[in-house]
Amino acid sequence: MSNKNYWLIKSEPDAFSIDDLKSCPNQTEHWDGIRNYQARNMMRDQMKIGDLAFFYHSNAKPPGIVGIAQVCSEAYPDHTQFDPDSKYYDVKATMDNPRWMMVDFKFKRKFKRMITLDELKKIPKLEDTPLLRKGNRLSIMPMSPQAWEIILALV
DNA sequence: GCCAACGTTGGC
DNA sequence: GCCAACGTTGGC
Repeated sequence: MSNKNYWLIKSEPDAFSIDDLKSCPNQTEHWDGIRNYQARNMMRDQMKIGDLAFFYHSNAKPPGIVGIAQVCSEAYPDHTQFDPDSKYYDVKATMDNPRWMMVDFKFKRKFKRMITLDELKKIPKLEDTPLLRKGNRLSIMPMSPQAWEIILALV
């Protein structure tokens, strides 16, 4: 019985695509800029090294899942919160009391084709998955093992 | 602690 | 570019 958790992480491909992740040194990059408490809490409290995440391209034409990344660090303070020149700067965050955390992701796999949001919407068994629930804008979402397998079978 | 105003996300 | 949904902020 695996105790691995499954996730979905969103990124706008114009800003950071799965190909960008693949091109990073060691195919690994820190996932900075998360500024939502729910997303932060999931990263901080539930993500474990070895967890897998679907890499989702949001604000794309069309949007959809393009591959898989793997969590490869514990959560640690997001350095951009301390940088006044960063758009993620947070005046209320201090080194002693950081507010925002991040983990590192490693490229795992790029699918031969994108599994589009439109396609996912047509699968009745996935209707309760957070990604497909109306109004859910979280940039990090949990996925059940069942939903993970269903989607993987579409590739 | 309420809630109106405001900002952001992200599909369309 | 529009707008629904929803999170955050701040006055009270």
